[in-house]
Amino acid sequence: MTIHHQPDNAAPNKDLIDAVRAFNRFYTRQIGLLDEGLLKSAFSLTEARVLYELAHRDGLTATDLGRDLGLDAGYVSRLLKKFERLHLISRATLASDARQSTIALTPAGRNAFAPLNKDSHDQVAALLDRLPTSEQDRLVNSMRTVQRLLDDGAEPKIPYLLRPPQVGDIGWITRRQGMLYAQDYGWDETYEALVAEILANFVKSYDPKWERGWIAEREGEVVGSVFVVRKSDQVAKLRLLYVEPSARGLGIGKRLVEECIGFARARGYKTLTLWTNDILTAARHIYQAAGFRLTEEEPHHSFGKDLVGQNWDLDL
Amino acid sequence: MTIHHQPDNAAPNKDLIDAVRAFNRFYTRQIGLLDEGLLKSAFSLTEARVLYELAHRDGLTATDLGRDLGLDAGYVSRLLKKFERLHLISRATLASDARQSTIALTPAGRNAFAPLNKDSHDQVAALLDRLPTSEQDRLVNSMRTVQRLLDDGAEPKIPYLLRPPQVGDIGWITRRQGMLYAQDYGWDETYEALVAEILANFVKSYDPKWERGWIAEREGEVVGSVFVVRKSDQVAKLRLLYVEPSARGLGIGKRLVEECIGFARARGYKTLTLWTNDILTAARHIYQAAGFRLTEEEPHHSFGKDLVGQNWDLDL
DNA sequence: CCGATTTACTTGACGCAGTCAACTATTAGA
DNA sequence: TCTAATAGTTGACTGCGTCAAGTAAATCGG
Repeated sequence: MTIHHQPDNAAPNKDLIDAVRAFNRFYTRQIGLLDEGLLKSAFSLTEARVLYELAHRDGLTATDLGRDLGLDAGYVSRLLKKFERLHLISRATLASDARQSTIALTPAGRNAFAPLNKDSHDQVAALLDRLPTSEQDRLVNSMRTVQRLLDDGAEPKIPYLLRPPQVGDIGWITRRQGMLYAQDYGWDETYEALVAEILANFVKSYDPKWERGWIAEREGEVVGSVFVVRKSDQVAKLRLLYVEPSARGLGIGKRLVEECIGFARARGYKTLTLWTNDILTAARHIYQAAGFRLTEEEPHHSFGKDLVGQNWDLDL
Repeated sequence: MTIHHQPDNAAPNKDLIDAVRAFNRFYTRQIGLLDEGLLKSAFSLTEARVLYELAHRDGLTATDLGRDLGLDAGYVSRLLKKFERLHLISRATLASDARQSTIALTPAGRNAFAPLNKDSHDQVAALLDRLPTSEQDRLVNSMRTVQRLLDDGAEPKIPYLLRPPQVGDIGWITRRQGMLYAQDYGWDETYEALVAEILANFVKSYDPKWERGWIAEREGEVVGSVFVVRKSDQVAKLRLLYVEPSARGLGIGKRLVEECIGFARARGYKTLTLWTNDILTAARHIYQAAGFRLTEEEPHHSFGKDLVGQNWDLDL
């Protein structure tokens, strides 16, 4: 994540800290349980971890191993020496640096690792097997979330991808927009209801030739969306653009608007129009940058607030 | 969780297993990092874990500690002897069993534990502090989910609670109902849209005297809901009853229907009616048990399927 | 290009976390 | 009442992992 150090972090709440500590204690025990299973093998847990890394990554040096697994350099050295004595690994001194060598499992090493790997696999399979599949998905999603949030270095390879809407999306978008604008601007539940209504109508009267929606997904989670609906032969309307706060700064908003413009052009619309509110400055900048022009402004009272609505048009 | 061993679990997917294993490797490292911080103190990680348990729970015996922390009995014995030598703990032989004794921290023990506890607290606080508050919440929620799913023994103290709808709920309910019926019965996205429309209208024309919604929450997550809307002076309509698969068997569906009936009676309605489909047998059983009678049945084609709609009435 | 510093890895020495098995004292069960 | 199980203790031991000193190679600063 690059989106850290935002201004909204006061001293973390004590309940949250206690919850994290409780989880750490819990997972310490959990890992201890899983390790007991491996205890039967000829290798220690740490040895197994080293073998795992060697089996799954190429070109590792001793220092890499020590750093990534959090091990003492001397200890790594000894482990590798033991593996070498057992002919489980081979080392090749780097051409570029005679101090370092890359370590690779030999076929014998792979053979030694295979049963370890299988045991670990089976153990996790047994763990998952206790849960119904829907809960398995939730478990793994939650794990991924934890990992991504804690692991600063884990930038996703694909920053985001766009896909068409599918079942579950319109509810999710309704919820997120409702919550975001409630949180940021104090809008009441009628805004969420408006989003629900717009999306319900989009689905009900969906005309694939003239209308379209895009969902931005990051790490399997919906982080943004936008819709284009037909107002007339000549005019298309862009609706419900939003990007999750956690995914801002990646250019997703700009990209979504570009998709809309491209689609509207390709379908032969003459104008792309949209309605927004003046307080949504981030969105306005995107619209301006894309070439939209403000055509109309009028105050209105909606969502429990006094607002200024704006219409923006883009000639295609 | 008691809801395990449901018929829907085939052999777990390999991707899921790999994701769990990746998480285990990641968290092994994470815990290792956190432990390094404690390394400065006079106590080992395991000693610190024992002190933590002693500080937070009363009446523990040596066996309790060994079991809960996954430690060897001999090792626990030695640890306790060391603590006793340092006057950190006191033991009191149980009146009921002269073999056992309960272990308690002495004031000196609490003093020794305090800095450890503070270090751990501060370390976690620093970890959380890197994240904006919204992400902190997500992290903790995900951790709680992981813990609850993996920890069989962790039945929530409060099985569920009911509360009024709030911002974000209608989107969530839309999503979950859409996804559930898509998964279980193959209904298409128009069902999700229908839910969105119903809920949008509920909010827009909400009349608190005559209408109401209930959200069932379990461990902070929405696991069910129901709504009562006014059809006429005499007739109220129950809508959108659903309970998450993971929360079935707790009587939530029955309870939600009872709330509706109680509300409708209190408001002086003469009839509570509802529309459902014959394939939704679980719901039908709840309606029947609550005294509803089937008044009408007719086939219809909706949500991409041939269905049989049913009207049920309850005289209040 | 040279000396100083850093980096990659090795090695000896060692402590103590954690295991295993044998043993005592007490309780529970048949 | 005798046997089996449980709670806890202790001796003996293994080996995981740490620490510090050392070597060889690479890099840096002038």
